[in-house]
Amino acid sequence: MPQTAFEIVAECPATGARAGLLHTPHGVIETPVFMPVGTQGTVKGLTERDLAAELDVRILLANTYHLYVRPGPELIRGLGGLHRFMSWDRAILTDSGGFQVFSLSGLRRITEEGVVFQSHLNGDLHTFTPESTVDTQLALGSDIMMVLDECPEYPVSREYARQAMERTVRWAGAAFRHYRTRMAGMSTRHALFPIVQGSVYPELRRECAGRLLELEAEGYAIGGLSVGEPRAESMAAVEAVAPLLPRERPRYAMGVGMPEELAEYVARGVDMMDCVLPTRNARNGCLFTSTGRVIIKQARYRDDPRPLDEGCDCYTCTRYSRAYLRHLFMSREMLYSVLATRHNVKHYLDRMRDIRHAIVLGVLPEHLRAVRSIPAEAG
RNA sequence: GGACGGGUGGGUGAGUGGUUAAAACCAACAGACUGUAAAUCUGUCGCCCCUUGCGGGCUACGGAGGUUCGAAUCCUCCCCCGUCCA
Repeated sequence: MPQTAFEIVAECPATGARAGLLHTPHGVIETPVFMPVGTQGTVKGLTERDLAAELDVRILLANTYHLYVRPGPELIRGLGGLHRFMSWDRAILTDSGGFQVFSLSGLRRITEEGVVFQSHLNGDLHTFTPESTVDTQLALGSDIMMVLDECPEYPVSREYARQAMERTVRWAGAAFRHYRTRMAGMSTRHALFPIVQGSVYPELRRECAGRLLELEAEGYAIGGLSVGEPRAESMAAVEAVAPLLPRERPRYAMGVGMPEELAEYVARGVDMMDCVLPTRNARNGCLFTSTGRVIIKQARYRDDPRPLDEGCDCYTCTRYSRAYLRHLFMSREMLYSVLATRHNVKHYLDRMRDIRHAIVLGVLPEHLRAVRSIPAEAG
């Protein structure tokens, strides 16, 4: 069995959702899984102890572009790799920089060979190719690497979406050729996932998936989601693609989603997700609870003695009131971000654990109905 | 007692005759955030009106008068505050 292997534990007969185990060189991950985002080698506001000992996070993300421009992959390699650098001995998935093609669209130029980024820090030019991006991620010591892709904006014409999709397929092929060569001389294992693109055009999505299957990758990602398209379009894109991807390989929906959407993606065959919402929104005052959203700065919470989420046993909810959290937020105290992030990440992890549990018990359809009945705003 | 300086919307503080309901910042209130250029960004922020549009009415720059077509802006008196001199 390769070191990064996927094992299906249970399947929902009604939806095809799966509960599985993803084996990596840095531990086993129960799927479906939500992966907190640690772009710069840190999940903002959380320590390794918070993540591992308290939240039991098994895998988190880091970002190739951001770590490349600062502090640089060779520095990290010289310090023993990203795991040691950030004191994280569990799994790490690194995004390739493909998302920065979208988010830093004003600072990059796409060519057939790759992407030239103008550093958002100091303006220096950096060329990312499918091959160099694999090398950078190997320098970091990533467990699951992503191919360089082109994440197009929304809306985008069918013609451009096709160009971007075909370029992404070509880049994936180049990345995999380079990857196989590099792997041949290495003892440690690192997986490489290609990324399905095609914007909101199902036929492009399907074609892309079909062509990427030839790579026989250890897992497949669906990218280009949550770039401004209506939620129904994101779901449709996943519905178009997931059934075409190998059942025995994990499927990763990149950059999603809202808490209530997690179960929807899982029900469409997704095994892995990541999103900045729990961490970013926490810092910006938007907290997710089992009874809906709490926007903590609202005046209604000024003297609210209740815990943020009555149904949550996280560090924050077992110790602090909404009134205190609001006070910290309004005072711009750094403790606010720490407590808020701990809770929001816990909420996402709990949601995923509940979904997995429902799959194992064979009650995912009932679980879906329950999730859909949660109001948007907490009372 | 005298000489200066100053009193502006919840706060700090611009503005020195009209396009000023009054800059900017803060506070307050509300919204956004989806493979993180984010401890960020946006909106509202005197009152009342058809929620109709850069719409209408009223009130407002210490107080009271006055000059002027028009005053937060100019004049007079008064009341406060600060600094300095006696």
